[in-house]
Amino acid sequence: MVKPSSDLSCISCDFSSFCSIEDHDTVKHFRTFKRNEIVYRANDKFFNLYAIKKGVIKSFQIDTEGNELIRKFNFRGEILGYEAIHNRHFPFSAIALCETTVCEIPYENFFNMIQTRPALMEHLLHLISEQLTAGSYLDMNTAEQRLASFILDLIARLRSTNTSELVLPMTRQDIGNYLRLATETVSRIFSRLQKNKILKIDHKNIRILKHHKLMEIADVASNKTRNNTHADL
Amino acid sequence: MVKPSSDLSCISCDFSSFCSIEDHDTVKHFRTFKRNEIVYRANDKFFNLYAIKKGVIKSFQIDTEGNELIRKFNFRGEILGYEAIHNRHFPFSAIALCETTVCEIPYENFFNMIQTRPALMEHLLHLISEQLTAGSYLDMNTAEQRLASFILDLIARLRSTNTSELVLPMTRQDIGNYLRLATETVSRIFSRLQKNKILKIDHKNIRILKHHKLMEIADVASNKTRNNTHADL
DNA sequence: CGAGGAATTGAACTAGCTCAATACTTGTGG
DNA sequence: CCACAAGTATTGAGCTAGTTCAATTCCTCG
Repeated sequence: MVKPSSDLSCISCDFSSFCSIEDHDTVKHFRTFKRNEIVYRANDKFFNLYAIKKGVIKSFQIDTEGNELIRKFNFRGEILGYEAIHNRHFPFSAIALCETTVCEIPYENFFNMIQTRPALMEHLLHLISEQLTAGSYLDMNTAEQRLASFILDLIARLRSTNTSELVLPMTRQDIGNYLRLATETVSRIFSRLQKNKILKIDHKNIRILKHHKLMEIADVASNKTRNNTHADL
Repeated sequence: MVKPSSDLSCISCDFSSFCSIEDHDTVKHFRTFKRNEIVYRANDKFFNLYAIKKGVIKSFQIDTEGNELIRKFNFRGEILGYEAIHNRHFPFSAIALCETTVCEIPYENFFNMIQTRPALMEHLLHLISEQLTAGSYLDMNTAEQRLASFILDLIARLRSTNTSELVLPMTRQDIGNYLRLATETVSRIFSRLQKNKILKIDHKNIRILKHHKLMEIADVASNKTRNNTHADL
């Protein structure tokens, strides 16, 4: 078992309930990655799940012409690798965006451990089930909506005490790639949100001046007329 | 246990391995829905998983202004409800697109049943894990790519012996909504694909004339230049 | 058989993209 | 510790894929 340290990350980790199992310390150890260091590559054989103790990890694929296609960003307390369970190979590559420490959890041991513990098995199912509806912004109509939703999601997931300020861990290029927008569009939208006094932007530092406005953009703006046949439901 | 009938659907059902458990017949029964009949509504309490024996089910949400937002289509042999496991409520509504028969599987019983059977528990995990990377086309750049990928995915998932012909179970409007394209765009792309002798279209009936061309559009066309920093991976 | 939904096609419009130029930031080696 | 190179960000101008609006035809099903 990992003893709670001065680093509080374990407390809010998705896997904290697994850590409290007494005999679990044998199947886990830490690894630290430097900025831009590869955690695993797409098609690598899947042996471990990774819990992020500290840092940020970007998951991506490379298409047939060598273009990067970012699939997700993951933060402290989140787990990587669920999508590799079914065929024992990682579908994505994963790279650290800053100095990042992970908890390496051998899946075989892990699965054996929780097999005899229905409550934990259920917890795992819940965590994976949750991922099925987790944030994709590609269904939002406008660039502004996507970016607003993205910022709000970041704020929520960074698990920081300060919910009105954040430091972007990724580049504009990465954001654009992830949201399927040109880098220039991301930059322009940021400028616009700043001009409209909704955000205060200083390079990677973002302060949310009007939280409600941001939510309005993310939510209400998604209400452009779409084919609606069952509005009565 | 459901005895194999003249209807072959159980054989290729994702849950067939669960059906072979001897005492399982007590926890399952069939329901048939007419066209446009609701299977369940978003926010309904989650009690059952649904295996589609026959037919097609559309899952969708209604946004704050009453617009429909289609999340997925499911076909014979596929399971609905995984995304409701974590909070015991369906995040989407589900509606039959044609006469549809489902196998209603009480989740509580089901979970109890497989708890003592590690192999089945693992199978369930694999099925859900698989869903994490299952087809969204919104990451594709052009309308043509999305539609081509969509058609190819349909062909694969309809589990028909004939892989060059299909009958669309949904309207152009539904396709457009799902792919985030205007209905008119869907129509225009279909026309173009027909003009280019890649598809033969007769209303809902589609014949694939040049399978390789369609795959080229879906795959290769996704290779528009994107921000690529790690092309070497 | 008639009506309302579904599909097609055209014309004009626009959000976001591409191309291009410039400025700023960061990390590295002398 | 500074300078320089490479990466990162911003902004403008013009372009284009896809949308919106509109008109017409074609189905389907009660």
